[in-house]
Amino acid sequence: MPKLASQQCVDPKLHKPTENQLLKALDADVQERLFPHLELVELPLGKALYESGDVLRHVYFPTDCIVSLLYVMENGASAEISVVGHDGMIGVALIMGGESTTSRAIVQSAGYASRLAGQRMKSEFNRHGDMLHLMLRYSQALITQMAQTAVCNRHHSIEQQLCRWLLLSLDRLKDNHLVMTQELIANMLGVRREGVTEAAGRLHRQGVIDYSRGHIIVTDRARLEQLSCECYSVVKAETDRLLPLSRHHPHSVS
Amino acid sequence: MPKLASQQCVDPKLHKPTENQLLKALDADVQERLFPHLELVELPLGKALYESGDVLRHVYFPTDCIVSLLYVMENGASAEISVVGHDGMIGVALIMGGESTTSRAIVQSAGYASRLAGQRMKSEFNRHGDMLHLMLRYSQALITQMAQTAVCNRHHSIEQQLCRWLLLSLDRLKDNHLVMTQELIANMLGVRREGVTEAAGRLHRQGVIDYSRGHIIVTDRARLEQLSCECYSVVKAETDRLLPLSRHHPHSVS
DNA sequence: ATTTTTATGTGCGGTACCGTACAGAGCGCG
DNA sequence: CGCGCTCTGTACGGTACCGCACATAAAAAT
Repeated sequence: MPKLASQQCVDPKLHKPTENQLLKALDADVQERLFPHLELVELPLGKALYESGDVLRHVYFPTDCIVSLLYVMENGASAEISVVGHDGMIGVALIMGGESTTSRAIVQSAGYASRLAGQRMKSEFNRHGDMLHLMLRYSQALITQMAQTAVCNRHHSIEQQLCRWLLLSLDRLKDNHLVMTQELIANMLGVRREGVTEAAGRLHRQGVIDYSRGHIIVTDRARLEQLSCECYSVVKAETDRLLPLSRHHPHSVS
Repeated sequence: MPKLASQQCVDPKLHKPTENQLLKALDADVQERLFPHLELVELPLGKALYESGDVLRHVYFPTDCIVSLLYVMENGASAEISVVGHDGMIGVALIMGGESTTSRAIVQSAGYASRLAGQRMKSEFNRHGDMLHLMLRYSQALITQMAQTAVCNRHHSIEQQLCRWLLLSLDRLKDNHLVMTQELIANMLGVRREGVTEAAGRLHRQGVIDYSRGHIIVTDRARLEQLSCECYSVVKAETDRLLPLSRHHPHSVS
């Protein structure tokens, strides 16, 4: 098992809003109007951007963090509904007019995001310009992801879903190194921790991943894609179709 | 087992567009502009309003039919994503800008719907008036339903899900009588037909439903709600919150 | 009336996952 | 160094659901 690199020290100044693909896709005039009001915030692992039922005060555009939309049931069981990284936004309900959702948003990979006050987002949206159309398309991408998650939960094995989940995370990270315990993954997938342990063990034996105490390194992404269910590629293809502006970024594999 | 009433002969002229709650909720001026272009269409059981990937030509506002949004996987396995009746619309993707979706829309209970050409819908939407805001709220309701479906698929038993499904259908019908085989229900839920048979048998023994060869009658709705998972009531509460204009309609139980 | 089709009931072995329990292993910290 | 905590590995019985096979029953077709 390789020695894992310690957390790099990141200069906040390097986090341009346009690292977020949605912000990057906006027209220049919208950017000029909006960017002065963006606030760079650091999001530690586990932080809740909002809880179920909360009135949304901000929307978040991740630059290098990953946020999971989680649904938690009455008995405490949970399941992940969507994964959002530099390709998306947290707080769609705000522009939909609902002000709140039945889900919660949890930081799954620490990093930075650009934050915008809800009122500013709404007034930009209400200009019915570029932001409106971008948000609509993003919403459809979100809907696609949720629908696919529903089907995946019904029909696919833990191992397949773990592969899908790793790929979703990988696409939203700069390297092939995830900081994540099996316990947390189990929460996301809505399964037992032991189930994740066994699936991860099988992947390790096949040389697809290395891992140790909260760190996972994907060593064979191609194989991971083979072992994953179709759900990953279907969602990816549809997202690329709906949001072609989110340019392709390389997935480097060591 | 009671003798089941034969299909009533319905006069199409009685199907006013405003039987659909979304159309009803629109401002009078929007209605005046739109209603002349609505076309009443009869939708037989099993008809596909669109297939996965189809370019959407129309949107549909059901008056007394029920349409299921189904996702079908590569291997033929399927799962229901959403149920739409007189409370909703089929074809959200059209206004989102995607033009198509990865799901298909199948008529689950025969009846009528008001159909509107995609272009007319888009131009009305692009006036950025009442229709825009209604559609946004409806989209959030849809998102909520899909998210809940994902969680339900993960955590709840077939019996619980069958109860939920019956309640969803019941809310969108005028009486407590469903025309639906267990085979089709199994397709919707993404489970084996035998699983539905066993769950339905248990419900029958508890006096909750009567059924026979493609007909189901709910005889104890209150009990059905008790046996259902929380998913039904959560979605209902959230939908009522988001779309309060869809007035309460009685669920008469014989 | 007989055959065919469709819908439902039942049984059986297989399996994926669950709940629980507990054992080891890596790491932080006094 | 030893102690404790967190993370991971393993085992075991239980169960919900699956795939399959086939029986029964109601409706439809001939």
